Amino acid sequence: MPAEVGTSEMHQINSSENATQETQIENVAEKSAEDGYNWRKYGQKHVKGSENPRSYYKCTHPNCEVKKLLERSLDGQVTEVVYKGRHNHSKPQPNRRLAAGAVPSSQGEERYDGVATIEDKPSNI
DNA sequence: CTTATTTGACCTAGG
DNA sequence: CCCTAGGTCAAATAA
Repeated sequence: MPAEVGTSEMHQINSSENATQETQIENVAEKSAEDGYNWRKYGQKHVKGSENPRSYYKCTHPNCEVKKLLERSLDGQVTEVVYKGRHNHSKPQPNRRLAAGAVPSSQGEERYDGVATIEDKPSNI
């Protein structure tokens, strides 16, 4: 469309300028193949051979230095999941949120026997 | 206030 | 010695 000179400027209606990523889609579904453990993402890199970003996660448990690699496809499908290491304690209960600021200090601590899941795997190669 | 998450920078290993 | 690839850390931000 000819005519018109560069004098229109950008009057775009910026409803609430999102300097950062606000429109992140409220995903009510899962976030990333949650396996019951709590992971803290510590990095994301793009590996060769796969045009997919690889996410690096680490168990947020004390004394549990287990790492986990999550590779996703362009469709959001997990192409590969890799668990590095072994958990030193059983799976945490679905009782998310265990603030560290509040010391338990014997507060009706229900000892949930770690029996629910003991995915032992000697991996007989 | 505290923790989880994000992103770029930095580090190590190999050729 | 330089470059690539992969892996980890740390500051900033969001909830």
